[in-house]
Amino acid sequence: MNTKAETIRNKIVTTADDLFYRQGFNHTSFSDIASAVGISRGNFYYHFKTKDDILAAVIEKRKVGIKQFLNEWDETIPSAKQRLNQYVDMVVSYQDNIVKYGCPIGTVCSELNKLKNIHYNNATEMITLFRDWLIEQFVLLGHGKEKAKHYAMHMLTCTQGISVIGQAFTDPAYIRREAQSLKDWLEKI
Amino acid sequence: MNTKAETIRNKIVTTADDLFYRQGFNHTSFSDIASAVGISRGNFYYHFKTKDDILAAVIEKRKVGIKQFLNEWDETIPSAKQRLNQYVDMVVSYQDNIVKYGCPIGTVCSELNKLKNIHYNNATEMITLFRDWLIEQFVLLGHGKEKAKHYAMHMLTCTQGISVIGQAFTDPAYIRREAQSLKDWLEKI
DNA sequence: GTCTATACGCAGATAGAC
DNA sequence: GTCTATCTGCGTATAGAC
Repeated sequence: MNTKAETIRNKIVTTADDLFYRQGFNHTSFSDIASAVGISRGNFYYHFKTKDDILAAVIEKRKVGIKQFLNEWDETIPSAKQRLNQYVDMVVSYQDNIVKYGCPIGTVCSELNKLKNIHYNNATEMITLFRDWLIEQFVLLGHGKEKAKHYAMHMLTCTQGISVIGQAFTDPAYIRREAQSLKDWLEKI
Repeated sequence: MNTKAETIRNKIVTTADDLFYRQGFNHTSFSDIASAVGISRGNFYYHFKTKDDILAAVIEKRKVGIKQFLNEWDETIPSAKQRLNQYVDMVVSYQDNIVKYGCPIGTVCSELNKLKNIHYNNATEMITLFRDWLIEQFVLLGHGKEKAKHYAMHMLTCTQGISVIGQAFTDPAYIRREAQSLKDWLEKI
């Protein structure tokens, strides 16, 4: 039972996820989501009581997705160094969206912070997932915990910076170049 | 004549500048600005016709400010290398605001992009001012135009990344550490 | 120039019919 | 479960008195 409701619910979350990314959370209205999903605004409230509830579901969905592909990388990519390169490649393969809408994680964190939204800390945990995974990889490469943490933070710094500047200048070539620099840095440490 | 109106106008722009930074553009209402300035909403429209007009004035003010202190650096700091270090130091000295609200330029560009605001390109020109100045410094250091441009873009990447991650983790120590890394990088190239 | 009053639309949210 | 109708508040913007 509840399969149809679950389906609609999922559709709402997926649509909201997309719209929050492209238009921002605050700028996306219930009507936007409802019409994109193809249901009435009234029906909407059967599935979610408030806009913040949808946001929580979207963040949760993204977290699950992040955990999934990080696990998949752990299982399918043999070495830590290759996995770190895969992290950088992810940015490159996402370049078309980045130049248009920035980083889906960085931009939402920045927005929720300014809105003083209750789910801000929840959102930053998306970054924490990446940070902890990156630290793990550097530890596997033989670095001490402190150094691994600093390296991980540097990786986050560069990928977020790439997203902001790549978007501001709408420049995929820049993204590829800067990503390559980061890979070069990875080789040297 | 018009001095009083000019004063009020400036006060509005200064206040809006601050509120747009701390709360975001979309999330800041006319009432917010009016009450912060200490005038009625009605009076407001004597000075600015639309919210976008205030935004344009805020961006213009910021641009003027950026040009001013870049010029000042050019005139008071003897070497290009020292000026590049000053650019990094600026981020460090701004750390308290960054951990709370992010980069005043990066966050507004990101937001205006998602809002499809007409002044988005105008806002990105704030970054262009820094980019062109940075390129100049690297050229003065003896690098070719292409290389200077890539170095400049890398500086932008790091400072923007520092802002996003510094804000997300509310971590001034991280900002100082990563800024030092960037200075180390400057020494090596 | 600055105010109060007010128009207008849209957003979030609810009630109740089907 | 899904709909239409509706409430309420807020935000932008205007009109007009002082």
